[in-house]
Parts: sequence; structure tokens; C-alpha cells
Amino acid sequence: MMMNEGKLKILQAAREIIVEQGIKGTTLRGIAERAGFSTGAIYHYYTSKEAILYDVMDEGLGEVKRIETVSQDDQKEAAVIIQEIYEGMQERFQKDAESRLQFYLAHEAMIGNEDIQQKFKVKYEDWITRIEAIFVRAYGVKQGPMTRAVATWTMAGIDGMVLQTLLRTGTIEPEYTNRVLHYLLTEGFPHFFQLICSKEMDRE
Amino acid sequence: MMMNEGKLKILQAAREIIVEQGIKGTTLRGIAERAGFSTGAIYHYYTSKEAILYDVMDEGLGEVKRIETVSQDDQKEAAVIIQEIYEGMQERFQKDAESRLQFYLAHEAMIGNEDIQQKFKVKYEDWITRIEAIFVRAYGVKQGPMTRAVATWTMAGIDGMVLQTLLRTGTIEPEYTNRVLHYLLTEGFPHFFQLICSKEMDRE
Amino acid sequence: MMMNEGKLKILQAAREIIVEQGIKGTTLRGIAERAGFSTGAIYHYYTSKEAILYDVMDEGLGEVKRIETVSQDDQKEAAVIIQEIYEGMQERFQKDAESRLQFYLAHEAMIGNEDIQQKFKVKYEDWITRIEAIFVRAYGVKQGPMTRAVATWTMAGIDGMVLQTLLRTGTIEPEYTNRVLHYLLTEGFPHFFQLICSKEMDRE
Amino acid sequence: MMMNEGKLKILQAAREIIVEQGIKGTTLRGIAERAGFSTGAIYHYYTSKEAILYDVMDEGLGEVKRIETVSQDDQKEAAVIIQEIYEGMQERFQKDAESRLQFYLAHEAMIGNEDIQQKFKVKYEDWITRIEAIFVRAYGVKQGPMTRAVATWTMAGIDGMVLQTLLRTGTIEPEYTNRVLHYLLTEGFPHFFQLICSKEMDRE
DNA sequence: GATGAATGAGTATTCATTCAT
DNA sequence: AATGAATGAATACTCATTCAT
Repeated sequence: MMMNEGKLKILQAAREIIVEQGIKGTTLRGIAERAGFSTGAIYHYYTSKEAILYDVMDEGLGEVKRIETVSQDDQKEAAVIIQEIYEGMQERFQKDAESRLQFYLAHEAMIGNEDIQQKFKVKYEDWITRIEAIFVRAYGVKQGPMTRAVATWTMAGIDGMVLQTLLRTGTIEPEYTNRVLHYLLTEGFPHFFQLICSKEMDRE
Repeated sequence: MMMNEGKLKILQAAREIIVEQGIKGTTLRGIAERAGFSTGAIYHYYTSKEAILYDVMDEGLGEVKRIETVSQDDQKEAAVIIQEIYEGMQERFQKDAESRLQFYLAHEAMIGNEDIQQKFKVKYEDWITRIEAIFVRAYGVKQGPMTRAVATWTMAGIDGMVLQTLLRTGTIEPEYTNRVLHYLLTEGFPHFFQLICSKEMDRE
Repeated sequence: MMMNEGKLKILQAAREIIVEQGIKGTTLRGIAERAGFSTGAIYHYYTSKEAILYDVMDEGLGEVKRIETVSQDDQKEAAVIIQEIYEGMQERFQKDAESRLQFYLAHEAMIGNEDIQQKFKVKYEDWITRIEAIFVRAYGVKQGPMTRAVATWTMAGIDGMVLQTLLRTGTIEPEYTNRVLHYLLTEGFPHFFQLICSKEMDRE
Repeated sequence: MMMNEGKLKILQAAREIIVEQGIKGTTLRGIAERAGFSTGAIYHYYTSKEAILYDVMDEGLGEVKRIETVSQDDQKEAAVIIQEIYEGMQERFQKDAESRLQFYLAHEAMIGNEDIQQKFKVKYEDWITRIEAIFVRAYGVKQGPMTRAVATWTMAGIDGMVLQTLLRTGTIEPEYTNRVLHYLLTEGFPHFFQLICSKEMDRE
């Protein structure tokens, strides 16, 4: 998707304003001003405000990696991989602006924008698949509905923690939740998969 | 808090419109029309739109129990308690409209509404404390930062799953995520607390 | 003009609010509340807000004496009479609320309310006539266009000083303006009338 | 201060409506219509109705000289100077629209608009200072609290006469009040200052 | 392409007035 | 008489969109 300089400026401006003011507080004039255009000029690049928001969402969801693909270096031990994902999540919690944009877009999607809903579906599939792949490699388990389910809950847990961070609920020190996360990744999940495997075997 | 019929009609109308259109799309005129009032009549019950939204939120967050307080019947076995909380969560995932309202309010809180932010803070504290209490009783562990941390993650997981539900990501069948939830509650968490306890002892 | 208790309460309330908030800020509901009535009840006493304002003006202008009629005690010396009028004016400058009401009504009259304009005309005639009478008696001059003109300027000066007081211009200490007023009344005006009289005689 | 055509149109429209209907009756829609704009267009020039009124006042009070600065031509005799100020006042009484605007603004200031109140304070100081300077030069007296006090009363008298004119009290023919004004300026005030000076000397 | 003035429908809010009770 | 809920037109203000230049 070729995108000229003007469009990029507009998108960047829109993203910034959405993060600062929310979609409700994002006006065309505000976007134009921040992008360095006149209000009228915007219409040379986009036919409507709606169109801009659509592209913001498109780009916004596209850019976010959330969970980086773990390097395909097979030599790495499980512990290293887990450490990497742990640090990745930690980093995720810091990215306030990006998370904010994400939740604002989710909000828009919920209101009924089906295009965005479809994009979210694809994105979540991608994110969860990546997490699942990491688990499969790190824990040496067979990929299947249960690995997917664990990955889904992991994704959900991250979303929920980010939400609490954005809402500034401050109900607990990160120190403790991090220890839980670390334990889950290094000991809880492995143990969990063992239980499942043995159960599955029991069934067989 | 006595609440007359007019206020109830207005709140109900506001709630419905928020769920359908989001807070952005919720106009006073819309509320008035759906409540069967003229625009001016609204002001007999509420001094501003802000005040209506505040009440919607107050009621909205107040009504939602999310995790029911576990009955104080000490005779119950851990398994029964866990089953109760499991079913409570299941039920939670069904309440689409209520969840939607919750996320819209969260959105508003993020944009900067400090009243709502404060409410959320209080609510999350309450919810998490309840979950923690259940864990303490069910698993027979001592209450402390780690029980709180686990409760916080549980809350986060639920939020994240509700979000995925509302976004209709449909990345996995509920059957599997439910099994993960069930395992976590019945075996994962107990084992997890054991690990922590033994670690704590090692330290000593 | 018989006036029942309800009407009096309403008028008093209206007067107070006008003084505090101006006519613009005077609402029927506000009047009703302060008068201890329901909004609807007002309409048993007055057919419209306009009618209330009209009565406020009627009463308002009627009550104000501005320059009290000097007692008709002929024994008094000029100096005493002048002292009385001087003190009357001093007192006038203190009556902030009453002055305020007066200027608000004048404002309304200027906007085009002809009834009020007529009332003001009558009132000013009355006020000026009183001042003139005092001058005639105190200075022992013959009543005529010139005594009237001096009285008119005196009235104007008082109005202007009250206006500056209400506007809080604070351009000078009352001490000095009072001395000017005192000199004018005790020496300036007598001298002034002498000059005129001699001029008039010159003409003859 | 560059002021484009649109702003000027709006100010002119606002001024006219204020004079016709008072500030209370001055609506944005009314201004827009008379200025030949749509309601929204107004906001390209002014950020609020408040801002328009502020500019009206700023211009309104700024333009009004009331008492022109007497030419600094030292050759002029006292009589000439006094004649000039006398004619200036005469002219003042004619400017109905301008005076009306002034009283409407004063009304607004009294209601509590602190910006306008401040402007009035500055303006009155300026006006009175000018009158005082004229007196000092014309009568050859030393500037001090008493010259200021006389100037203040002169200003007050003018205001009061303008008020009576606007209210159409018509209690006396201008012929007579003008004669009083003329006598005051040419003989009353000089004599008055003599009296004061001699009194001051008596004290010493 | 670019500008920014102009549009007009839409928003929350106010308030004199009405009317069923 | 009295209430106060209800009305609806009016108010200031916003903003996506258009269009002459």
C-alpha cells in the first residue's frame, strides 16, 4: 500500500491526538493543524474523517507487535526463550501511548465498525499464534487446542493488566504481579502442560 | 437512595444507548427521546449530561458483581467453592451488554474523567479483594502480596477474555479456554501457591 | 393599589435577585424559590415575568426618596437645611443595593420599555422639584428656570457619582469629593445664584 | 492591531444590536444575521460571544473621547479653552447611540464583568485626568486632590445629564442647563477654586 | 494542489410557561 | 390555591464538509 508523505503526516497527527484526547476529542481541524496542513488540504488526501480513522486503525493494528516473534535460533534453551517473552511483556506494559490507541480502537470496533472488528480478529489470531508457538518450542509440548487456549489466556491476561495500568487502578505493586508472571512462565505453565498431558494420556 | 421513576427511565435509556452507540454517540436528545421525555424534562432529574453518565457508571459498576462473594458457609469444600467461582466467571462472559457498558466507561475513564477513574480504582480493589478472599479460603493459603497478585492476574484474565468476546475475535472455542480456566482454578493455582510457599521457606 | 401578601413576597424576592444578579440573571424559578413558592404558584399572582418586573419597577421607583423632603420647619437656618441635604446625599452614596436596582431599571427603560420611561420621567421631575425647593428656601432665591437647572445638574451629579461608585472606579477618595460637594452647597451655589441674579438684573 | 473586514462587520453588527436591544437582547444569531454571516462563521473571527462583547467595549470606550484633549497651544486664553470644553460637552449630549452603548457596558460591568469593570476604571481615570488638566491650565490653579475632585464631579455631572437625556426625562430645556454649565465653567469654578485657595491659606 | 472562510446541522443547556393532579 | 413535572423554543458553541480563490 503506497502511502505518500501527506497521508503519513496526517496519520501520525491523528494517532497522536487520539492518544491524547481519545477519538471523541479528535477533530479534523486538530489533525490538520498538527499535520501542518490547512483544513481544506486534508481532503486532497482523505475523503472524510472516517477514512482517516480507518487508516489509523489499519496502521495502528499493523504496527503493534505486542509479542515479538522469538528468534528462530533453535540453540536457545527454554529458559532463555521464556526470559525473552517475560521481558517482552514487561516492555509492553510500559507502552502507554500505544496501548491507549489500541483500546480506543477496540472501543470503536465494539461500537460497530465491522471492518475494524475483522482487523482485530486477524490481529488477535496473529498475536495468539505467536505466543502459542513460543510455548510449544519452550515447553516442548505438542501444538493443539490446549496450547492455543493457554496462549489465549496469556493474551487476555496481558490485555487485562494493560487495562488496569491505563485505568491507574494501582491495586498492587508491579513487583508482585511480575513475580507471578515469572513463576507462571517458568514453572506454572510447564507444570500445567504436564498435568494436561498426563490427563490426555489417561484418556487414551 | 430513593430514585424516582423518571430517573430510572433516563438511566435505562442512557444505558441502552451507550451500549448501542458508545458514549460518543450518546446524546441528550437521544436519551430524552428513548426515555419518553422532552429534552428539557431531563433537567428535572439531572443537572447535566455528565451527571447522567456518572449515575450510569455508578449503577453500572455497582450492580456488576463479576465475582460473587462466596457464601460464608465454612462447611463447603474447596472444590465446591472453586466450582462456584468458575460458574460465576462463565456467567460473566455471557453478559454482553453489561460488559460493553463497562468497557465504554473504562474508555471514558482513560480519556481523563477522574471521577470514573476513581470509581474504577475502588471497584477493582473490591473485585480483586473478593477473588483473593476466595483463593485464601479455597486453597488454605495465608493472605499476602502473592495472593493479591494472583487475584489481580485472575481479574486481568477475565477482563481480557471479556474484551476478546466483545470484539468477536473468536480465535478459539470456549470449550478449551474453559478447560484451562478450570484447571487453573482446581490445580494450577494450588500448585502455584505450593511452589511459592516452598520457595518462601527455602529463603528462610 | 391593594397588594396581597403573596405579591409582596414575590416582589421582594425579585428585587433582591435583580440587585444580586441583574435583570438578565433574574429567573422566574429563582424568584419563586426565594419567595417560598413553587414555580407554578407564581402564576396565581402574576400573569408573566414581564408583569413582575413591571411591578418591581413601579415599586422600586416609588420607594426611592433620594432626596428626602426637607422638613417644612421654617425656623431652620439655611446652613442647617444645607447640612441636611448634604447628609442625605452622603447617605445616598451608601445605598448600593437601591442604587443598583435603579440603574438596572434605567437600563431596562433605555432598551425601550416606554412605561418605565414614563415613570422615570415623573420620578426625575419629582426628585428635581424637591431639590429645587430646598435651594429656593435655603438660598432665598426666586424659583425659576435657573433654579431648576441647578437642581437638574445636582441630580445629574449625584447620579454620576453613584454610577462611579457602582462601577468601583475608585479614582478619588470620598474625602475630597465630599469637600467639593460641601463647598458647592454652602458657598458655590449661593455665589452662583448671586452671579445669575446680578446678570439678570443687568439685563433688566 | 490589524482587523480584517469580517471582524469589523461583526463588531458593527454587535454594536448596533446592543444599542437597539441592550446586551441582554444581543444574541449570536442576531449578530451573525446582521453581519451577513452564518452562525458558525462568527467563530472564525471570535472564539466566543464574550470576546465580541469585549471588543465592542474596547472599541466603544476607546473611541469615545468625551472630553477632547485641549490643544496644547499655550497662547490660548482661558476663555477660549473653556469655550472648547463647553462645546465638547454639548456635542457629547448629542451622541445618543454612543452614550447608550456606554451605559449598556456600564450595566454589564455592574453585573460583575470584571474585565469591563477594569476598563471603565482606566477610562474614567483617563477622562477625569484630561478634564483636570484643562482646569489647571484654564484657571491657573495648582493640580492636587481638589482639582481632581472638581474634575470628578464634572465627569459625574456629564454622566448624569447623559443619563437623563437617554431616559428622555425632559425635565428642563437644554437652554437653561447649558447656561448653568457655561456659568460653572467660566465663573463658578474659578470662584470656587479661589474660595478653596483662600481657605487653604487661612489654615496655614 | 492548497487555502481558509463559510456553511448548517448538531450539541448541551436554560427558562418562561402550561397543566394534570 | 398550589404543586412541580413537562414542554419546546431559544441560546452559545462545535465541527465535518464545501468551495471560491
